[in-house]
Amino acid sequence: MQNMQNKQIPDIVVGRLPSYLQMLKRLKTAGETNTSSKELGLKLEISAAQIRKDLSHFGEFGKQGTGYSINYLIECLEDILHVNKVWDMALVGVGFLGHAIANFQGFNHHGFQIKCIFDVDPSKIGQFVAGHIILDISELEKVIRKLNIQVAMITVDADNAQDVADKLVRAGIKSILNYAPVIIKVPSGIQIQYINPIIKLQHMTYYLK
Amino acid sequence: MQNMQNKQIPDIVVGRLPSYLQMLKRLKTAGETNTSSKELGLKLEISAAQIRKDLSHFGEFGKQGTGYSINYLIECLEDILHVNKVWDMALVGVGFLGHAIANFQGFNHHGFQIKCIFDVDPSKIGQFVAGHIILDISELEKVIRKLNIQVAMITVDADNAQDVADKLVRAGIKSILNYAPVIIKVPSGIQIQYINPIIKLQHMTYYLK
DNA sequence: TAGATTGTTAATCGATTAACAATC
DNA sequence: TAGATTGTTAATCGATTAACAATC
Repeated sequence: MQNMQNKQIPDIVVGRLPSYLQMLKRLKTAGETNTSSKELGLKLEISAAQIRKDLSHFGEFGKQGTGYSINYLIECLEDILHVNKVWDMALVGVGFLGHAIANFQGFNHHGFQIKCIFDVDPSKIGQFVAGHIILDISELEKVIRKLNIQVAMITVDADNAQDVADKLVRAGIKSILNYAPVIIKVPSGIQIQYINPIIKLQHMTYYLK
Repeated sequence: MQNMQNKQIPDIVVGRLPSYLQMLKRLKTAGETNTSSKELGLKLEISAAQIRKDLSHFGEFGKQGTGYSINYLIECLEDILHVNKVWDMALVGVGFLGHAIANFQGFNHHGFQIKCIFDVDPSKIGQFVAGHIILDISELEKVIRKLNIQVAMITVDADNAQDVADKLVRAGIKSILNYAPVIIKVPSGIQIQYINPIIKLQHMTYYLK
């Protein structure tokens, strides 16, 4: 019944599915086997109606009276989000942040793994980080094409991020997670998402005195 | 004319202001002195009407015909967001990520600075990271109260994040930026924001094949 | 059966956009 | 003056919620 993506699904709905998946995995780890939109809603601080509405865009995954099988809903959400496989990723920029991300263990069980790492600094190229040799950014296009990688993370500084993004797109990358504090232009059809702690901090200080 | 926060401002509007501020600072660094909602909209990929509407919640900052003085609008937005001062921050958890954040230079000119760092691991306590001595988490409440800190970042693992958040709230923290991949419950009146790269990656892979 | 919870519809709520008078 | 752009209003668009029949 899933994969009925004929009608266009609102992006805001898609954006909530990963949180649902994350919570379901947590419940599973805690030994739960069933849940309901009510329980999920309480834990995620989202209304139960919204969760049911969101899921209903993709099919019928629950049972009246008893709710959802956690295992089954995890499977369905992984199918929908295409994380029922492991996506290889490229990482560009090995400063403190790139180093931390290279060593981050959290990608592994959620559909992602780092496959290659690039930097522009000759003193870093050839060094190892988290078991990966740091490659010269001049090899970026060749390597990414060869490995057929579609997902990349940018951890260079703001001034170089657009340049790196252009290179990545030319290399065939389809999704970019950008940690540099700058808006990046990409051709339509290329996905881009941002990680920007300062923007989140400033959002919060609005409410402080 | 600003600080007319009598009517309730939608949180989604507040959440966009930091991006406006970031872009204005970039334009200023590039030597620009004036801009318009049209130019900002193009650069931020937001409609000009939305930018004008958002700003209009807080006052009148532009001139017909000529647009906005970049310096003046930066000042106004910094006032509105309360980043016309520097907020001291606490950092809890010194893994790879905490280490990267401790060394991050980007906070400095945007209204934030790290003032103290905590960990629970005896082998880390007493060590230095980015010029800060790592303190025992058992001292968290005492130190944060003494320094009168209101903003904190959590970079511990998912299983310990709620615990740390509870401690922070007890210590008087009002805003939390949480890097652990878990939803945290905080009392009303306490701000919380999340940094979660996996959720952003899974959002993007939905659109990949 | 009685209780619980789904998926879905319709109503409500809120956010975005288009348009324009005002004016620099 | 002519051109540009603001701040604001009203219209449009889209998202959330409440309610409920269906059914496990």
